[in-house]
Amino acid sequence: MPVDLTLAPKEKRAAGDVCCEPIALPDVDVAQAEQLSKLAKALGDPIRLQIVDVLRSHAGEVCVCELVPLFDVSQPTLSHHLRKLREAGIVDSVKRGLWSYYFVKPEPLKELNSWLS
Amino acid sequence: MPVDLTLAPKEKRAAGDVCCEPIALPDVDVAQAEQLSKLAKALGDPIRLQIVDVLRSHAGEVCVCELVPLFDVSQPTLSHHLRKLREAGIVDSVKRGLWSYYFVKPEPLKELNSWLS
DNA sequence: GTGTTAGATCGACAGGCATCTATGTAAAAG
DNA sequence: CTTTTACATAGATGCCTGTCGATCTAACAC
Repeated sequence: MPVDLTLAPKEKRAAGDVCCEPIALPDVDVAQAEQLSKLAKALGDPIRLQIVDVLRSHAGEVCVCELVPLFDVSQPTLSHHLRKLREAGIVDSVKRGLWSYYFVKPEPLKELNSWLS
Repeated sequence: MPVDLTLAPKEKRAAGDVCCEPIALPDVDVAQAEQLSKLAKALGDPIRLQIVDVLRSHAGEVCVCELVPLFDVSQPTLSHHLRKLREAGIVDSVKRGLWSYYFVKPEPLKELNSWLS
């Protein structure tokens, strides 16, 4: 995480030969890399990735009570995954009555998508 | 990881009211979700994401000796990150003489990219 | 041969994470 | 009021991960 991405000046090699050409500078800065890796990390669990997939394929909001039976983990575990996704900014939720409805926020996934392209 | 994504039949609610419409089926199956989340997990560290970024912005292969000074972690730690990326299939390497050259394999990132789109 | 260099691997340690059960909370039902 | 329901939170546990210094290995230089 504590990264300095300025290219260090190439020093002459002792034997005088070069291992490779000077590399290109990275396109992302450290803050961007941290944001993007935070998104990737949130998707780095198969259950969370499937949650996002389900929420995306459903047009609007999905209630937790519909999500839980899709995965064979306990309700608190699913709640934990939803929190991780919420903390990463990938999903958000609203509460109506007893039910919580989750939905995907499109912007963060778009960020990741455009870095990947 | 042990996930059954077939949609459970909706049971009638005790009070007779419905929290939401039946959700759409996920587009990815479990194996796909595991593969995609494996890729995302490998990108879920800022240093690894920057490594990929550097390798991508450089057209060809990049030698480890060029990578190490870009990040303020030790050489073994960088080697560990490169191994993680290699295990995820995101990068590969060739050895020539004393030097190891790493490069991005485009297909896995394309997989992730097309899921995100 | 010896020495050096690039990089991978090993072993240890601290912190993080996925999972569970148990409990808390807030809203609705009776 | 009490009970039930939906979900979140707390606490515990075992595994995984990022980091380091030390060491190993293979290839070159001499």
